[in-house]
Amino acid sequence: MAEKDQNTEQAILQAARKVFNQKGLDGATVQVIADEAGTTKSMVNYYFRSKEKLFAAVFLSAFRHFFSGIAAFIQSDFSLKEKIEKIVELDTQKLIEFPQLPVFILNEINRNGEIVFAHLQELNPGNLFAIIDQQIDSEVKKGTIRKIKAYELFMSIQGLTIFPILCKPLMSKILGATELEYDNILLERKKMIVEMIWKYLSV
Amino acid sequence: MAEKDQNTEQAILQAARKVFNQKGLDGATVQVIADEAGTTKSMVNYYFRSKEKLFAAVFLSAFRHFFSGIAAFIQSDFSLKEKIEKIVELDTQKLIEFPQLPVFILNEINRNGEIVFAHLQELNPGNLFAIIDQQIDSEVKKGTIRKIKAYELFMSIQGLTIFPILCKPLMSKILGATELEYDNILLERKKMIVEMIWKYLSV
DNA sequence: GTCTATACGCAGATAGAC
DNA sequence: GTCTATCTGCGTATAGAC
Repeated sequence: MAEKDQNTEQAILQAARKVFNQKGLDGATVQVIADEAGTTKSMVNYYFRSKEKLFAAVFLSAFRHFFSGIAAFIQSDFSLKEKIEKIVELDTQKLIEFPQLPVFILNEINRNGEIVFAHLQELNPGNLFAIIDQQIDSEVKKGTIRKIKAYELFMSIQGLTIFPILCKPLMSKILGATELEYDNILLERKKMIVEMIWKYLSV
Repeated sequence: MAEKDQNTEQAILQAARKVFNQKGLDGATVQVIADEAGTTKSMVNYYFRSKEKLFAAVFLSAFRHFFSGIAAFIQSDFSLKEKIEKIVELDTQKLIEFPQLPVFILNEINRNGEIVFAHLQELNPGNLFAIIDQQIDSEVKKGTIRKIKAYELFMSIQGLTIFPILCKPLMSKILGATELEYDNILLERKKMIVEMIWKYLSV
């Protein structure tokens, strides 16, 4: 029954996404994933052979999901300022939808780096930075902005947008903010982030 | 032998710090901690009763270690700009020394939040924000800076300084930078961060 | 206080019936 | 393809000898 296979396999993938996001590679167990998917440990191993293989599948899809949109904007022919705005916009939207994504990704980058590195090349990050560097250069020559390295710009934008999500559990507690209120804070920040970055760049 | 006790207990603590930092609560095992400390699983459980208890001890000390310095500066009578500079300075220094600290802390905040919340009050973060809010207000009245919430300022500073450490394994790979070169990038960023923040605040 | 031995459970993974 | 049963190993934790 090819249809049932699809369903079970997809159910496992979906469950794995959820559990790995919440617990990480080490904290998650095949048992919990199976329960969440409404099936058994055997089935998980039948479809994915091992916990690590399942994890790799989930992680790569999450990684791509987050960065593919950004990569597309970088390669587009928007102006530098438009790209910054679009990236902050897209980031914020994705982060509100999947708040666990950054901890998940950053945790695995730091703890099980090999898995990430092995598949990093497909995004060709060096090339993306080169594109931005070129765009910065041409703006600098026009005298509109100051010189900055693309990776510095990238880390600044991502730091400003992602960090508030990373400390969300803590900050919402401190501020006494509900889920919705905190998401609003994130939405409000968008303007501030773009302005902060752009004001710095402006000569 | 009280002296030997001290040594073994301290050795376990030190080993636990190292292993928990690298592997997190879930990824670490008592066996590995014991090996690292040059003792046995039994001894770890003898001194700390359980892995969770040991973790709580390690985590709290790390958490305090990172934030106590910042808290001190916030409560000092430096000007707002000086405080920003000092905090960026202190952060960067601590991050270079203990690059695993942020992943460790942020990961546990998101995965095992209760442990963090239970002991959060001792830092009295609400009060720290209040101090900054007050200082901002007085500057705003003088017309030197624009209005901003203390927590927004805090998240921006921390995001700009901490994020580059979080993606260090990835970025150093992309940039082809050695440990030392990457640390230099972090040091160079200090000026940029302060300027970015301050330029945004300036009216 | 320190070690060895061991209890006990659950992890991931496989075999084999249906 | 799905399930039950089971293997093997390692996890935390404890008991008891020295």
